[in-house]
Amino acid sequence: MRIGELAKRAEMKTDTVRYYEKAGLLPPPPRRHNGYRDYSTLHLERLAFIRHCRALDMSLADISHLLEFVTRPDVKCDAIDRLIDGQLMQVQTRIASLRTLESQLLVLRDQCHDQKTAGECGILQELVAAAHDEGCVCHSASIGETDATNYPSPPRDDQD
Amino acid sequence: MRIGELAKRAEMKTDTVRYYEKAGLLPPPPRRHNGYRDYSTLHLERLAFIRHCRALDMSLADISHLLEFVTRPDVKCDAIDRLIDGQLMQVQTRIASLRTLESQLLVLRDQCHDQKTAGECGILQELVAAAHDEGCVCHSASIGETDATNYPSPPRDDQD
DNA sequence: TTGAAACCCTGGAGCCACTCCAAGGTCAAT
DNA sequence: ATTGACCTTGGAGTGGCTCCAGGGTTTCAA
Repeated sequence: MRIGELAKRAEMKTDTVRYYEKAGLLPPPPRRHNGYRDYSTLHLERLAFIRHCRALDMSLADISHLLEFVTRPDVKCDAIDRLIDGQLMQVQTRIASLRTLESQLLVLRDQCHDQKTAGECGILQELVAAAHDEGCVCHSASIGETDATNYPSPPRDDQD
Repeated sequence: MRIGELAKRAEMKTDTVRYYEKAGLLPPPPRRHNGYRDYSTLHLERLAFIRHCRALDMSLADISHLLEFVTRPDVKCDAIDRLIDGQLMQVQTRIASLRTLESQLLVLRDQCHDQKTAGECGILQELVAAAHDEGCVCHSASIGETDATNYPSPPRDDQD
């Protein structure tokens, strides 16, 4: 099948398919006489796998490791374990820091009591004041230090 | 003060300070005879504000809006409200999707029962199988569709 | 037969919020 | 005179795509 059909069946954009090929996650398919890529269902399977892992918020590097395991079933299993465990820890750390963040924002939102202008706005006053506070979010270690990875966003689903 | 001292007191890198200037968040300071930037405490205050908002995971665009409000205290306050509310909703949506993700990963981790090789690894089998499943994470709308923004990571705190 | 629409190709730029580097200038202390 | 710590600029890199320009190909209908 051509790239358009493959992309549609894998529910992603053709650009993304080509990107995965360039990134080394999808093996380059044979070409037709006109230069068009010609995919098989094996490619579709691989793409489905990648998509599933991306939905689990794994990085392309991690997925690449997993794909190696898929093609070489004789290696030890514990690397896979560790990969998933690491992923889980990342997610849990991120949830914890987002919860701190949420409570900060809730406090902030309650500062505004129907004032009319920015000069009277409690949110803004709070933000300006808090920036000096040694005990505030940006000085405490509750955010940032515990989650210093470049955390990937989940894939979008709006490719129709 | 020079950029090094400013950066140290604002707890960020000199690169970041220059980046904020180029991005229009920090007004360009006067220069000394040798071309060095010469900052005042006003710049430090502004940087503290930016840093605090970044710790609340706001985008530079949002912070830019807030900074406009700070300098023009006569505008209406509800835009600030909406900004914080939007931020809060983003965070809550993200928490929800990460929770789904966490449970998926927990299921996945329990698939591995001390097998030795990747070929027998339950995690991998589950991943391969789940990729075909219409009801799995990557096909359901629970992740991705509800959080289709390019969500920024919180700033790192490892600049010492 | 002509033409339009729907595909395909490549390479390159853009997004965000930095981070790092190279190549050079400046300044104080030794 | 030289070392080392600072400063300057511009440009490239990160991840994971997404979009675009400028071209070629195929398929369908009028």
